[in-house]
Amino acid sequence: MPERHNALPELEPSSLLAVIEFTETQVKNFRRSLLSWYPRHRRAFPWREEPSLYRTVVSEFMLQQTQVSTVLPYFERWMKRFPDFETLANARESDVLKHWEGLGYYNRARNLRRLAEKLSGRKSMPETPEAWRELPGVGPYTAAAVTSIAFGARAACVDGNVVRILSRIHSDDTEFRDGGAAARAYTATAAALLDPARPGDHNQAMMELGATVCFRTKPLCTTCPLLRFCRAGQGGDPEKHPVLAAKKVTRVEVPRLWCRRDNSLLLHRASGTARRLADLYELPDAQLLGLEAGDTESLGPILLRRKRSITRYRITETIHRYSPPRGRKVPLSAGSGLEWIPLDRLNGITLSGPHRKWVDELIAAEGEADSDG
DNA sequence: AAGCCGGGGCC
DNA sequence: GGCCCAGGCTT
Repeated sequence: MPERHNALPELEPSSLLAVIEFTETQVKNFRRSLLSWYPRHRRAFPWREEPSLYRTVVSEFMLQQTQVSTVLPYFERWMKRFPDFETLANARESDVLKHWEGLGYYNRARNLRRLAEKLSGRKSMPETPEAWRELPGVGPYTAAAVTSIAFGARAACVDGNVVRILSRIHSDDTEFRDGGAAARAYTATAAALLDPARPGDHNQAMMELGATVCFRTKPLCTTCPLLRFCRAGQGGDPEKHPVLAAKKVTRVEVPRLWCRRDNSLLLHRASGTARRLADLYELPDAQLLGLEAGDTESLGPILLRRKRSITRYRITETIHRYSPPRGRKVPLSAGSGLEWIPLDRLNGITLSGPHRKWVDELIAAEGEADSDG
C-alpha cells in the first residue's frame, strides 16, 4: 500500500467547523486549482453564454431548490415573454404565474416580479450584497451570487454544493439539523476561501464542481481538482458528508372532487394571501364541501389516485367523480375560493403542476368516453 | 431556531 | 421510497 500524499495539516475534529485551517499558501493553491479547472469544464448555459444582470437574477431565482435541467426550458420561455426588468415589472401577476406554472415555490415568481418593480424605477442598480438582501426573495445565497457574478463583489456563495464540498474537505462529522444550518456554519469558511480577484468565477466554479464532480453519491474524486485538499476524498468516505439530521415525514390523505356541470369544472382558487399556492387553482378538496375522506358513498367513484411529496409531507390525493345530491347545490359562497371554470378557459388559468397534468388527463379521458358513446 | 413552500431527478 | 437540489420567508 503506497503512502498517500496528504497536503493537509493534522486537525482536531472539534476544530473543523468554522474555518479550514489552511495555510496562506494552501488557500492560494486551492483557488488556483479551482479556477484553472473551471473554464475547462464549465457547462454552457444561456445565462452564462449571454450574461446580463437580469438574466443572472432570473436564473438564480429559478435555480433556488430546482435543478438546472428543470430550469432550462422555463428560462428560455421566460426570456421571450419577459426580456427585461421593465417588461416583468409591467406584466400582470397572473401572466407571470402562468409562465411559472409547474416550477413550484410560486412565491419565487411573485418576489421576482416585485423585485423587478423596485429595480425598474431606479437610475442605477444596487451592487452590494447588503443592498440586494433588501429586495424580495433575495437571501444570503442569491445576494452573493448576483453581486459576485454581475459586479465582482467579494461575497461567497454557500449553497448545497458548497456545503457538500467543504464538509468533505473537512471530513466533517458534525450533524446539522438541515442544509440551512450547515450553510450558516460554513459561511466563514467559504468567505475565507473566496478568491478576491475573481469572486464570480470562484463561486460558479464551486457550484459547478458540486454539480458535476462532487456528487452526493458516487463523487468523481479521481478527477477532482481539489482532491489534494480533501480529507474525505483522500482517505475517508465522501458520501458520508455532510451529515444532516433525518427529516420527519408526515403522511396525508386528501380526497378531491371532479365535479362537472354543463361545460364547466369546479375548481378551488387559493386566496392571494395564502401561504401556499397563492392565486393558483387546484381541484377542490372534498372537505371544502363538507365531505369526509373515505366516504366513497357520497364522494363518488375514484377516477385517479396519485402520490406526491410537498416538502416533508407525503400526500396521497384521490380524485372522485362527484355529483351533488339531488336538490343540493354546490355552495359557492363568496370567499370560499370555489369557482366554476368553463372548459374553454382552462388553458388560461394557472394550476399547480400536478393538478394541471391531472385535469388535462381527465378532460382528455372524458373526451374519449364521449366519442366512444 | 423551527416550520413551511413544489416539483423533479436519481439511487 | 428516501434524499437532494444554484433558498427564502414567516413565526
